[in-house]
Amino acid sequence: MALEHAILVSLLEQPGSGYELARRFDRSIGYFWTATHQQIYRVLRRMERDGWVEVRDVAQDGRPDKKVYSVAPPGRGALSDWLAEPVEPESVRHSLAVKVRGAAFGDPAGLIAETERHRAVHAERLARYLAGEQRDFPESAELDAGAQLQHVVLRGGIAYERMTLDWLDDVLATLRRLGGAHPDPH
Amino acid sequence: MALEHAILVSLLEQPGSGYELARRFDRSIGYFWTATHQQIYRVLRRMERDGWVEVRDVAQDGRPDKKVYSVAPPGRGALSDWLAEPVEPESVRHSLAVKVRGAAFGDPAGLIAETERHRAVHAERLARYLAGEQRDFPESAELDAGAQLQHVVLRGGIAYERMTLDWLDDVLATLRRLGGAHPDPH
DNA sequence: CTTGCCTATGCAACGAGTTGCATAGCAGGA
DNA sequence: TCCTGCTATGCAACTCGTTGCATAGGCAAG
Repeated sequence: MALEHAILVSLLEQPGSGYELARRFDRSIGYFWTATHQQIYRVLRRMERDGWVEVRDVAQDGRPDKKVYSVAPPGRGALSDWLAEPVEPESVRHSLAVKVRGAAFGDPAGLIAETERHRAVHAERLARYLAGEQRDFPESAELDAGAQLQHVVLRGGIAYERMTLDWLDDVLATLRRLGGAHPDPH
Repeated sequence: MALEHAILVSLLEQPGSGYELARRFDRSIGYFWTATHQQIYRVLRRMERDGWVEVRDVAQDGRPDKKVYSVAPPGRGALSDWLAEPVEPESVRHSLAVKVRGAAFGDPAGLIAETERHRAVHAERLARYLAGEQRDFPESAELDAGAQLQHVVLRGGIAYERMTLDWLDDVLATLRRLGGAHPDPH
């Protein structure tokens, strides 16, 4: 399970509330881990119970109060332990690929719009990552170790989105080539 | 949920037992969807209960009997329905990336061996996919629609592994650049 | 002949992740 | 004024996915 460790990393980079963490998971952290606010709140409570994090109630004006979490020493130890353990290389789950292969038994042309929709989402993500890269990692800057590590992870997100866009173009070309010809119509 | 649909696609391409499906999910289907035999058996029973698939008991000699599943018309209908529905673009979950970013608060050099291990796994997968491509999709062949769709999905798996290898090299270079310098030692 | 591996299916328990809903104050636009 | 949307946290119920274990016959190596 990496969610609790992703939260530890994020809180070490910058303490914050569950809500703020949820937004980070929608943005900067989203290119290597995702989570909903429900998961985050639940895991934060468990981590607090286990002494991994500490809470501080913060009153705000014009907004609801929030609970700001920061990492306690046992949490830091748990992260170090986990860093030293091996983890399984991830396996892919791509339901669009299931659909593409399933299109052999349905309507290939009908998948074109869906594929284009996915392409638009990935193009938007790529644009967002590239903008973030320009903003946070200007070419001339001297980066400390933390920033260099953040940057190499972001480069991974960028590479993933570029690769995905190229593949979706390949899928679109294939579907269009097959368009009109309905194979295996039963 | 795409597991049941992935099973439908696989059974339409070729009927088989739960055990055989599990092996396909370890091999050809593994580059776009994964599942353990537990999940597969459970989902197969549900699909049978719902009339999506039909079972036939097959006695074998020298081996345990098996139950061979094939897709029934309602299953085919369910697949068509699902193909017409939009699905959410997948989100990534890459725990190695969590570790890389976490290395800022631990030992970057200690991650090198782990990263190399991941690299070896992905290199092996790429080699396997490329061998499968040469075997199943020779350049000169005329491919029918189903084979073309299988091929484009395989190209996606190949592109993913190549991209991942490149990124892991990038990560290794970054970790080695930081090697020795322990940032933020608390 | 025993140990380990492969085929083949399955139960039980647990942990991870999703979905729908609830609350509650404030801000801004129609 | 009402409706929508944002901040902020949370409960309850459910499904998905993993892990450990069990059974059971056959095969091959040591």
